[in-house]
Amino acid sequence: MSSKTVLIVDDEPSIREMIAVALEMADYRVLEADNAQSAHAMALDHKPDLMLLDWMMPGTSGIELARRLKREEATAEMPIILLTAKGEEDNKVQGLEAGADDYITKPFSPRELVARLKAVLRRATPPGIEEAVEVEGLKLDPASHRVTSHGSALEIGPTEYRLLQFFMTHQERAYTRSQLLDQVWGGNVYVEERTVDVHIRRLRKSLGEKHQHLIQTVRGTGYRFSIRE
Amino acid sequence: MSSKTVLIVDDEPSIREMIAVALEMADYRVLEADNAQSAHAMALDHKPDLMLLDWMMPGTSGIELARRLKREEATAEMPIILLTAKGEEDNKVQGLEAGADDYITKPFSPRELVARLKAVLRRATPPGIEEAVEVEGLKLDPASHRVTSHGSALEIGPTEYRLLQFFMTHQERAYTRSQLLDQVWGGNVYVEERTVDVHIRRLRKSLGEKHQHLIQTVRGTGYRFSIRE
DNA sequence: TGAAAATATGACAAATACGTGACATCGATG
DNA sequence: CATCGATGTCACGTATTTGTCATATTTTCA
Repeated sequence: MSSKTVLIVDDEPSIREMIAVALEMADYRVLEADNAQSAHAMALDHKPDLMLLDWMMPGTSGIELARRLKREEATAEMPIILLTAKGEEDNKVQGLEAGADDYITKPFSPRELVARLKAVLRRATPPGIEEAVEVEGLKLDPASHRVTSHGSALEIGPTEYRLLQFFMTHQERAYTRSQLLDQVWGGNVYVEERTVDVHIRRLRKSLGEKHQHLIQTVRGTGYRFSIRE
Repeated sequence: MSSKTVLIVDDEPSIREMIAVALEMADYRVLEADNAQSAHAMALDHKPDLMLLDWMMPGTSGIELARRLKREEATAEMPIILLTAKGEEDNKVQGLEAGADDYITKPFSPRELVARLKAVLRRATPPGIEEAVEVEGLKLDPASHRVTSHGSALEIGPTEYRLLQFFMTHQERAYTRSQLLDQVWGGNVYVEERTVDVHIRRLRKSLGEKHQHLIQTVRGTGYRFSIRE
């Protein structure tokens, strides 16, 4: 659930600000640029997950920038949404021909922006077809989002599910609490390291007697998932 | 009256968009893919009523994809219309030999496209190729567009019907609200994610006590249709 | 053996997610 | 134009989840 980065390119600071606030509330990371040159540089530098380009800008216009980005290997795949003040049909076709993935006319509601942005990102990110993992009768299936012990379902909370999924795909290796926080909780959260202990506890409880031994404490270090004792 | 689903396959987003708009105005549900691989997957997954394939695409070409689809049991009956930029006779023959049902050369008017698409669908659809699905006495029959519980009809709204149909043809798998919006509402609509909850609620209500357990909440993720608890 | 250190466990309050009923809107129908 | 059904949103209640603490328990090692 790592939050995506969006680069906003608009020469109007007030517009940028409005968009930035909307996106931040929707839990996106936001970058800003006020002209095509720096936008181009930032695109290469930070590799945002999506770009919002204002159509009309002094100097190089948004659509021109879109064309350039689409021509370059490094940025060709980057989703682009064009923003424009006028709702002319021609513009729309032009914009989509330039390689933009969507096209929003001002004025728009923050909610609409976020919704369409989500849609574009969703399309751009093909759902990974993950395989089920099974160890000693304990099976975790990402497709059905289920954990079963020899066929019967186990009750398990969301965090415990993610924790178990991480462990089952990274067996036989000890992880520190800090590493687990990074991997399972996602990098930029501030959570006490001891919290990991609590979730390990909950996970063990969910797994029941039969599978508890798979989650092992590595004293002085952290935890490990392993078939061996 | 149930609107048909058309899968548009073209690497050019602008072309896809243009076609999509035309079809949506003609009340078709639209799916899009920008390459043969994902198109193939979507064809299997969503069973569109018709596919529009661009002849020329990077990687696997449209005609090659058409051949493959015709070879596979699951997709052999699916009507295909090929799109091409050049009006060469050879291509046309090749295309029809590959199993395409029609062949349209760019540029074409939206009206022409819709007209020929209708014609193909009319020919190809001896009312209802779709099979009824039945689970624990709950039966959904696309032919009569009816849902019955042990024979007696259930009252169910249009959206709930589509939702149930999707679920019954995609059992044992958890879907996020976002995915459901894509699949059931159709790609580029702008609807709140929580709206899915409301329709799930309505669907459950329609299903009644007896079948409610089939629609399961996957906390922190979304919903799932499954026989198992 | 007896601290000291590290981990396990139970309990909570706050934050989230989900369920549910109500309501406004919109298009079809009469 | 009034009515009805379908739909998308909201607001609010309820249930679950989560991060922290305080308090056991276990392990380590002088």
